[in-house]
Formats: sequence, structure tokens, C-alpha cells
Amino acid sequence: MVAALVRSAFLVNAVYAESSREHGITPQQGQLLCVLMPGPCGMGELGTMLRLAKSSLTGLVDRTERNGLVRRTPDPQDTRAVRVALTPRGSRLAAEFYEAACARIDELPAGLSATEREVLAGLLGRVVRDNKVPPVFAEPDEGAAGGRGH
Amino acid sequence: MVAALVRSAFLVNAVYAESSREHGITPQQGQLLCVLMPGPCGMGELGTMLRLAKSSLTGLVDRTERNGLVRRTPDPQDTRAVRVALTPRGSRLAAEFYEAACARIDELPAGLSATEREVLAGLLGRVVRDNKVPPVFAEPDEGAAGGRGH
DNA sequence: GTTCGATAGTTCGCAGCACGAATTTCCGGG
DNA sequence: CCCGGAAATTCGTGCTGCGAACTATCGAAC
Repeated sequence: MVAALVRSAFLVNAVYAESSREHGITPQQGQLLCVLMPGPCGMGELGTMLRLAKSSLTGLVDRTERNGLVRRTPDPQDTRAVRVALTPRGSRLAAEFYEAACARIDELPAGLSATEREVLAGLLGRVVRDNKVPPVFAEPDEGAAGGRGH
Repeated sequence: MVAALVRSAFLVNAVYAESSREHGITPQQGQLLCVLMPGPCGMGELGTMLRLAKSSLTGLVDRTERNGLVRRTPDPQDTRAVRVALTPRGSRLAAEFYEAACARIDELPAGLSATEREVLAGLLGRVVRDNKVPPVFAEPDEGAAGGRGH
């Protein structure tokens, strides 16, 4: 059980890293883009989501901003705070990266039947939920089992 | 499905990192120790296992050697090659770290019944096997001590 | 309206990580 | 003997993650 979890994590990481590389970003930057896809976010919130210290996050956002994928905006409610949002280019890249990563990861359980996949997804989903994992990666449209909409 | 895999990987990584930190090593060094637990290994082999470039591995082994956890030995068969082995201290730390990580990770599916765990382990094990993930983390031996959760 | 503790982010220095290109040394076959 | 290839290392670069110290603001209490 433990070994299966660790190894599958290793596997997913490798695939995730490969997808990132193909899109010219680091895995961390890819993760940042994915977290921002639903909408802008404050630094503090991002730190909680990604489990990063504040200073780590400043650097990550700096670099991603330098790449033109993300933008800092002042928060109208709070002068101290900052909202981090995707730029148009970042948004485009995020969508492409996300789709590519999904495609690759979706291939991993290729040896399982549809039913087995359902079961695996259900169990893993419960583990994830029980452990309150933040939504670091969005659910691709639920409902359609294999069909792809935008 | 995809989201569940990515998030569970994120979760396992976080737990793995936390365990490493508590033992005064980095996750990468922890992984190196775990790979070496069954026995010594050449650099090339390690690179394949950990999916690292040769130069990355040299650095990782350097740092871990500096910490006194690992040792380079000349390969008797091939003057060019090197065997990397755990030092006694590294062996001890590896065992401790491994056990702690197992305990933590074993807690993650606490919300599942014994049967569900079996099913999850089986399915995940197949995915791992189908994708030829190297044994970056050993199967805890069924004989091993009584950390059977609850 | 000043004071003061908390909050949001940044800066800085540090060690580690991962890579590619170039290099050294050695193995093996022709 | 010679050369192609394999095993490692070195070097330079950029990214990662952290803690401690800092700035600036918020909000509440006085």
C-alpha cells in the first residue's frame, strides 16, 4: 500500500515534470498556473494552497511574472495585499499545459478497465478529500467518462 | 481521475518532505537512502532509478556523502565505475526514515476500510507496475514490525 | 488620534537541486 | 595500437525552498 502510493507519486511527478518541460516552464510554475486557472488569488492564499513559505512564493511569482505568465495587481480592499492573476499569455499556456498534463496522466492507468478506473478514482478521491488536499489541480469536467469538452 | 492522481501525488510528496525534514535530510537524499537500502548501486543505475541526469546525481551523492550517510567505493570489475553504498550511519538513518515515512503515509488512507485499502493498493500497484516505475521505495515486508495502523 | 499587535509581502543570504556541455579516464573490439 | 563508447566528474546557470529581518498597512483598543 505505502509503496504503491509513493511510487505512483513518483510516477505522476515525472510525468508532470515532463509536461512542464515541454511547455518551457518548471513544474512549480506549472502548478502555479494551474492553481490560478479558476481565478486570481492572494499571496497568502497561494502559500496555503501550495504549502510554500511566503518567501518561497515571492520568488516563484517573481520568476513567473518575469516570464510574462502572471501579473501582480494591487488589492482594492487592502493596500498591503496583492492579487496574482494570469496574463492572457499565461492563461493560454495554462490551458495548454493543463490539457497536455491531463492527457499524459490519463494514460497512466491504461491497463485498467473502465470499471477499475472508476473504483481507483473514487478511492483516491476519498483519500485526497479526507486529507484536505487543496485543489492544486482542477477536476477536468466531471461527468463525461472519456469525452472531452472545453 | 487525473485530479485524484495529481492531488494524491501532491499529498504524498508533502508527507515525504515532512518526514525527511524531521530526520535532517532533504527529500532527495531520503529517496537516495531508500533506493540504497537493498544494497549498493552504481551511479548509472541510480540515475536510471531516480530519473536523474548523471551530473545531478554526482551532486546529490556528493552532498549525501558529505553528510556521512553514503560512501563511494571503486568497482572491482570496472575502474571507471563507482559503487555507492550506505555507511552504517546512513543505514541506520535510512531505516528510521523509511519506517517513519511508512507510518505517516499509512495514515493517509485512514478513512478507508481494510477491504478498500486492499483494492486501492492492488489497483495502484498495477498502475505502477504497468508503467515500470523503478523501486524507488521498497515494499514494507509483511514480516516487518507492528505498525499496522489500527 | 495615537498606539500597538497582527497581517501581507518583500528582501536577503544560504544550501540544495537539476540540467547540459565539456572533460577525463577507462573498457572493449577491430 | 587505436578508436568509439561508456562511467563519472567538473563547471556554470537558473530554479527552489527556507528562515530571519524588514516595511507597510490594517484594525481595534484606548
